[in-house]
Amino acid sequence: MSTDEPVTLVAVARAAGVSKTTASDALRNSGRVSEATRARVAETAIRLGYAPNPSARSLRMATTGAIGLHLPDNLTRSEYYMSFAFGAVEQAARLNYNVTLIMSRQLSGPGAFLPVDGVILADPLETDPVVHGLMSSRVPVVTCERFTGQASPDGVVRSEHAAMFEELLDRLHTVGARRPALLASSAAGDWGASLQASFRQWCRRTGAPALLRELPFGTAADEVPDCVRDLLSDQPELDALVCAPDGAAMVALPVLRDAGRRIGGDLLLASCVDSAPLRHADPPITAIDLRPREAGAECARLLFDILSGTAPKGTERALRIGINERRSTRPSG
Amino acid sequence: MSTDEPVTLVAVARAAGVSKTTASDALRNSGRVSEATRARVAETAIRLGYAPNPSARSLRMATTGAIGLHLPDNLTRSEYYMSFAFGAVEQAARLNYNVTLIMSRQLSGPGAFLPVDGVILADPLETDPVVHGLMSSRVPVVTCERFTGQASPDGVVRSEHAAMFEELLDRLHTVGARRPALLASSAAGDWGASLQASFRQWCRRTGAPALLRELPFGTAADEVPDCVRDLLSDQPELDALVCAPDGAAMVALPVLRDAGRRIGGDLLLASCVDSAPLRHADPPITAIDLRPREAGAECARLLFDILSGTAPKGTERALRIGINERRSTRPSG
DNA sequence: ATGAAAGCGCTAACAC
DNA sequence: GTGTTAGCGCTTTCAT
Repeated sequence: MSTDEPVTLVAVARAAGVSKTTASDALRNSGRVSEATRARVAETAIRLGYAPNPSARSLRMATTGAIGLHLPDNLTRSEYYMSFAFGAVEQAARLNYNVTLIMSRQLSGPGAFLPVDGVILADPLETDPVVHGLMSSRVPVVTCERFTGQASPDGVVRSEHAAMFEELLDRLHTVGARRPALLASSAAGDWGASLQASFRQWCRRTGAPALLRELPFGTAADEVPDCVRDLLSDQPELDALVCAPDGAAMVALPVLRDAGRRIGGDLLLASCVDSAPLRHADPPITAIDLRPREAGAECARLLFDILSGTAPKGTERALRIGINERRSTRPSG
Repeated sequence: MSTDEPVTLVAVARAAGVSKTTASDALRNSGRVSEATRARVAETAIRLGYAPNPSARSLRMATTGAIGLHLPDNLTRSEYYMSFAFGAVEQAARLNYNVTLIMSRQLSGPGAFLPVDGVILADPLETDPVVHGLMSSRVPVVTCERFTGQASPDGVVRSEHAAMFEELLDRLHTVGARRPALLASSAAGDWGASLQASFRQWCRRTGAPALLRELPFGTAADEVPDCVRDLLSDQPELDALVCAPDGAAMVALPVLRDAGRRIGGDLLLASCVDSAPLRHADPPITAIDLRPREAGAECARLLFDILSGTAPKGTERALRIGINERRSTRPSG
């Protein structure tokens, strides 16, 4: 209030007439000081407006109480990553950790590497410099999906994308789809790559033509309409469309309809990423449920286990995902 | 790789045959050392796998490169707060800050107060202990919406909720609503309180009965159906329903329909918080657009301005919000 | 162009 | 029960 000089522990100690050790112990209820002095110190601390310096504490105790989370750039608008992040945040809070979202591009200068006890990397791209920086930052790293680059993380949470994707294709096949197309996501990450591979393999197995169009990771929405129109004119016999990038299916929907196709009728539509709009679309659109919230939570849990020594480094955990089947893939006539 | 003892700056300095000062300067390109030694030190650092200790750096430089963000507990699933958070994160990244989500309940112990240069409090509730802790943590505080408690933050970003809400009511009135009801949110925060007050005032002005039901902040969904049914049986002449809590309108929709009401026909429906499902609902539901992304971004900007001395403490900034009018309030018959 | 020393604010040994 | 001392790993004077 009065002066601007920061109130440190020594200031409190002096004012209370004790040593800084005693002050420290008193404020942390270490059970070392007498009740009388404890109260006196506590009162003084409040009076002076003392607040502990977290950096000093972290430096001394070699722990920060926070874990870092890095998401792919340009994807901070996607429902998937938001849910993922909050799943991690919620679980971390339960384990008494806070979460720092590491999004700053600047790798040097203040804020380059921050005080965290470990980091979670969601869908780490080899091409992301921040990923490289964090991988070599000497704190434990957990990734969601495998890192396709050189270094290997201390823990991995991965989902059975390929299996679930093939299951989706099988279901489409069962209800009649013979010429399905994939609007693919970039193969730069584990997820995008494995979907593309699965698709080609499935097409080979079933003898279907591998109708595939790749969109860049993130920022896909703008290019979807042209891509879909292009696909339709190239392949008029198309009878199913599976969209990988988050949000692409919602963009494709009106385009397909404008082209005279009936969704759930002569054209089946599905998405590889579920989201709220898909549930409420007309017709509701079938999607793979990636359970982002659980994925984030599981990453936090695994990182915690590694930090606490419960899980050995190199642990890999599987996350169960599913399919939310909706009307867009249930031909009604 | 080889040993587990942490690689510190002195270790690098020793290995490179220089003093720690020189090592430090070399690694930060301070332009003090000769190119030859700079290269040698850099090479040594990489070879040893050196990573700077962020806590030590923060302690010394009295800055952390991160800002804190606290959201109301139990609301980490809401689209509004997720968008808010990511709006803040994105803007902070632009200003070269990272964001720490402070959600851990534990106020003492490790992770109690973390290394942040300032904090953003979204819709701070007087009843939230974390809010109190942060308010007295000696770092600058920016709130989104006014804090109804004692302490006053260093900056405030607020929206014209009352005005926009009354505008919404006026529009409903224009298209014929004479007996609108409000499914209110708790009055514990600034937002909930101001909506309730506005509603009563508007009712007084227009001579409408103040049909109001209050739901607790967060966790509202479970109680909405009963509340709506109760309202309908109490007030059969109800001709419009405005839902304040995020998500309540989507829950109310089927309940109203089951009760035989036609949305957009004999009953108008609107929400005080927009979200993706509302846009895609049948019929699409009118909602106040709180622009959460911009709110978060503006908070980050204001906090940055306060930290850098550009904005004086006590600054208050307004955020423009709007109304997304949809079919649920456009009577078509 | 480089080193030596001081010290950021705190907690943990080790006295008494 | 309390005080003294020694660092945590770094950046920054101030010398040379």
